[in-house]
Amino acid sequence: MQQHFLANIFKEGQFTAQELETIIPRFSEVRFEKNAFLLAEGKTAGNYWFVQQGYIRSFAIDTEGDDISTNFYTTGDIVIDWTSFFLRKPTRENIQALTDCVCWQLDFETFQQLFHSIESFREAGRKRLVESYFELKSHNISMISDQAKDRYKRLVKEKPQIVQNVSLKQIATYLGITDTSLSRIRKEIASE
Amino acid sequence: MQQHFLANIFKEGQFTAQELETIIPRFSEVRFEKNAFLLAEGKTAGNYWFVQQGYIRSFAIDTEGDDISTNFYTTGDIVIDWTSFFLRKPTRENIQALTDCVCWQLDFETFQQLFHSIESFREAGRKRLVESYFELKSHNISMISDQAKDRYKRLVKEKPQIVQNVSLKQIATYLGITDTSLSRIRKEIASE
DNA sequence: AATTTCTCTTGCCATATGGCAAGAAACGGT
DNA sequence: ACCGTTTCTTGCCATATGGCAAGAGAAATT
Repeated sequence: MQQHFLANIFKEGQFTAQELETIIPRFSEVRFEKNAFLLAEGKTAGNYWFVQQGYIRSFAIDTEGDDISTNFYTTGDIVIDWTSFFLRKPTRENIQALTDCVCWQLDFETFQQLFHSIESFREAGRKRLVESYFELKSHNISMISDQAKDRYKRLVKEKPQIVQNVSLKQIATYLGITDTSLSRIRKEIASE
Repeated sequence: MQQHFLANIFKEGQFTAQELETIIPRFSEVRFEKNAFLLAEGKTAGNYWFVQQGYIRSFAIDTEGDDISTNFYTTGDIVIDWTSFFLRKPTRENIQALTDCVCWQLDFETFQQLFHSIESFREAGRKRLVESYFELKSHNISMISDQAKDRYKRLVKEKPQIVQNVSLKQIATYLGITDTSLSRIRKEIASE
């Protein structure tokens, strides 16, 4: 159990060995090919995943039909549409593999069972949701108070692997700018 | 119990009468004078509140020292710093009464007790958090894909009471623009 | 009622970022 | 290795929004 990939996610200290043996086997390994959709607009999320390998992007389609990246995920991250998964309603977002991926999947029913029966599992789940909330809020404040160049620099610092593995256009929409502008920003930074 | 203000918040259907009798008395009524701080930057949130009467604003101070409204609250809303309350860490935000307010308060310890002992309480709490997450994400996407004028129109539509009771400057920072620009936007809309 | 303070409006000009289009470069499939 | 597609860069100009400052108006304080 200790060498299972998920043992890095559900760490001892937060869980007893016995709890780990209850929790970990409930996940199943799933592989996604590059460009495969983990979730598509209009569907209700029935699962969530932990990424063992690969890169994933979530995005929404705005009123003009342009897509806007809402998040990027890689090894160790939880991939979940919180709203659709918990409110049991169709999502407005898409989640797509940017590369071939290996993930560990849990379905809603199994989640509920674990959530209501294991206190430490609830605490850990709540913590993850709150951390996502915090990240989203930080991004939001940054969108308001920082210039595009600073937002990009911050992303490079906080998620360097993302910047190296995701296309310029997809990063640009995440930062709320056009690909053209991001290209210019990169050029400026390069010459600093 | 049915005529208690909180009976509108914790509705039957989600809770048994017995659960309501356990939950509701754990809240205590608190009054805040205009301009009082419910939470100040650097403190760790020990409580959260439901607003019975009045207007409240949360805001963060950005790197240049300007304040940015992050949310507004009024009758029926939950006022909580999710991150500080659940992760037990100092907040970067401030929460301040815009008018005299009447609220119902619950502290962290009591919350934990209810959360871990009453399934429906956990479900309701998780639902609130996820709804906040959704609202924040919608605001985020709107910041990226809509023009300032549209963001303002949307706010007017979704929270008309806020627009009527909060100063132009505070609304402007929430929308990510300056008070000058919002003033011009209002003028344009008025002449449409 | 007078005074101070805060909020809102308006003008002038500055700047960050967008839109479009063309070419260059990188990538992917056969 | 080749061709077609996608991604990235760059130029030119347009536009949304910001910065500053002055005045008008509203609200709070004495």
